[in-house]
Amino acid sequence: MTGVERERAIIDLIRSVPEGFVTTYGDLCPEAPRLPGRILATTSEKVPWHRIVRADGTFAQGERQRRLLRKEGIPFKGRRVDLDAAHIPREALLANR
DNA sequence: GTGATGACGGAAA
DNA sequence: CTTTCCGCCATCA
Repeated sequence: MTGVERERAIIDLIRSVPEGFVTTYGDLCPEAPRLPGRILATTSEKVPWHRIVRADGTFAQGERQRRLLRKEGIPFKGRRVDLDAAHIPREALLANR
């Protein structure tokens, strides 16, 4: 698996996350959760970046991200996304292709 | 080549 | 709850 292939696979997975749901960096790339983060931070591709949150429901882009998530009706549990209700695991994303 | 870094994760303290 | 530490991969100095 080369770098670009891996990156493309991750971009595709991000695009497959439906509105109103979220997935985690770890789901996007179990072997290296930091990779999706690096890609989102540097890519110019159009992707629903706000639907990617950390494994504990917290997220990296503060208010900006919070706004977009709420706009889609994603449920919260205090300051974190309620993963029990809105999380789509990796297997589901892969199956849904 | 070596070392540091990052939109991370999980375990340990 | 918080802070460390280490592993992961690609990139950059």
